[in-house]
Amino acid sequence: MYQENGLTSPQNNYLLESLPGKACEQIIQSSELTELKFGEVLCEPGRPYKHVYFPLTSFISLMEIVPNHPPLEVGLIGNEGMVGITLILSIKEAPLHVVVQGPGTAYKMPAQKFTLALRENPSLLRMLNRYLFVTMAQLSQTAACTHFHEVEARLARWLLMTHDRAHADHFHLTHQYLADMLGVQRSAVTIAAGMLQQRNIINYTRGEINVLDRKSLEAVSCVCYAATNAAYAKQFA
Amino acid sequence: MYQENGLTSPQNNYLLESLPGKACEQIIQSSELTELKFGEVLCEPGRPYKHVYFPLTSFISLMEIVPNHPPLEVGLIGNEGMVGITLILSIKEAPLHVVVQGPGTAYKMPAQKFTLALRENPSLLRMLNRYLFVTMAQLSQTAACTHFHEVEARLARWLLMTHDRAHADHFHLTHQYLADMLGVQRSAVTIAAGMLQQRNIINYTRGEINVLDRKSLEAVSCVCYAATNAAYAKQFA
DNA sequence: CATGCTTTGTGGGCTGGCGTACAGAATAAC
DNA sequence: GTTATTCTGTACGCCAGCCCACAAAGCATG
Repeated sequence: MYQENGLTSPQNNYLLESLPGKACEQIIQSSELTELKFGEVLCEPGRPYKHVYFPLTSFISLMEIVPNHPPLEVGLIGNEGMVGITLILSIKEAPLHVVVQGPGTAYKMPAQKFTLALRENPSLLRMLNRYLFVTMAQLSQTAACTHFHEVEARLARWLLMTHDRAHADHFHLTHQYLADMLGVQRSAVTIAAGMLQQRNIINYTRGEINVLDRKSLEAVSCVCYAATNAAYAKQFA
Repeated sequence: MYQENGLTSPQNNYLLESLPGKACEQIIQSSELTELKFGEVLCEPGRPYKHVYFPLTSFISLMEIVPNHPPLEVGLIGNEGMVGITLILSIKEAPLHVVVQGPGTAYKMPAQKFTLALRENPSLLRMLNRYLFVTMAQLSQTAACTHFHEVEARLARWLLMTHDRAHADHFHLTHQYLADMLGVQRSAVTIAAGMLQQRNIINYTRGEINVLDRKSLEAVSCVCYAATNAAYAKQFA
């Protein structure tokens, strides 16, 4: 079950845990535990997946790129999910750029072994279908959120999602990086983040961000944060 | 195969046609041919699908709703696709609002029969997986498009998509309706549409829109139109 | 044909975010 | 310790689109 305020540094992946025992074991046995570095590119659109990843302490961004614009984040994956879910559709290519956002550990499994496991184990597919469904719901939610909601609310939402996945009150992200995620100017982030800092909701220096007051952050955030969590919870209750 | 400039009023659905012969027949036999009316609501988020639809001359919008904002269109389905694709994930509920956008004909099939057909016919699932993949790609594309591109370009893209699915140079849509689709003010649409009319790219009176110069419309449109078409073509080549 | 409704045109003030630029502050590199 | 680089604060003009409001024009209904 996905926990919102995850300050217990986990050595597990909720999605994996939700899988039927045999499938879970099989995946772990075919995986190696690796350390993902910040900025590492795991997939490119149109290129085949080499591996799938089940993050533990790391977290990972899905980025859509349209020409003549900076990339835009459309999804964030931590130990509640996996990278490579579209493989369950028997399509080998990744649809998006996938970049490591927060360094940390993850189970890394060769894509071929993953598809093999899928074939052998129909109950695995059944659970992962749900995760794909949630991912789709997130994509459309994000489309609307990005369009309608203001930078401050979106920033708050984004910090909350990161907070959940980093499993720590502290993480490293510069304003520039946040701006890229949200698809806005760096200076817009500086202003929005400044507001949050003034109100003692967060503080930061040179990319070191601390979440001080999570409750207030939730209040500032748009409803999309709660909505996507609810969608996840509904499938993995 | 999906045709971009579809002025031959079709009595077929490309997605259906791309299915293995037996599956295609089975679906048509379990379906009835119905007439969909403008504005008809086919699904609500969280409620189970009653039917799936394979549009012929009708076309249908997927709408995301976030509280305190007008709905936003995140997908458009015509005779290149189907309504209810997420059923292949064995999840009964629809993720989005689904509303008839252009009146016309469609094959209508009870959801249960559809899931049955899926179970009986693995090759059906294989093809539909591709369509789901394309749909996901469209969602993320739309997220970025909605955020970055200006109203005129998005309007042009939207008219092109509608043109393809209406299979006619003429269709009925008021500025207000277009504004709702694009998530912008009605007056913003009036201005953008006025520009297109001045340049003799389209003309319209009281909701009756004519596409006069498709090539120019493509030039005005953002790259997202071509991009989503390419994504579709890649899977259904 | 007169009344009422729907659709479109247009105007004006407002604002969030863009684009850009620069300067100070903290860190890293040498 | 000096220099280079990275990060943050801030400022200023600008504009797309918002919000609201109203008028005109086309249709429909009785």
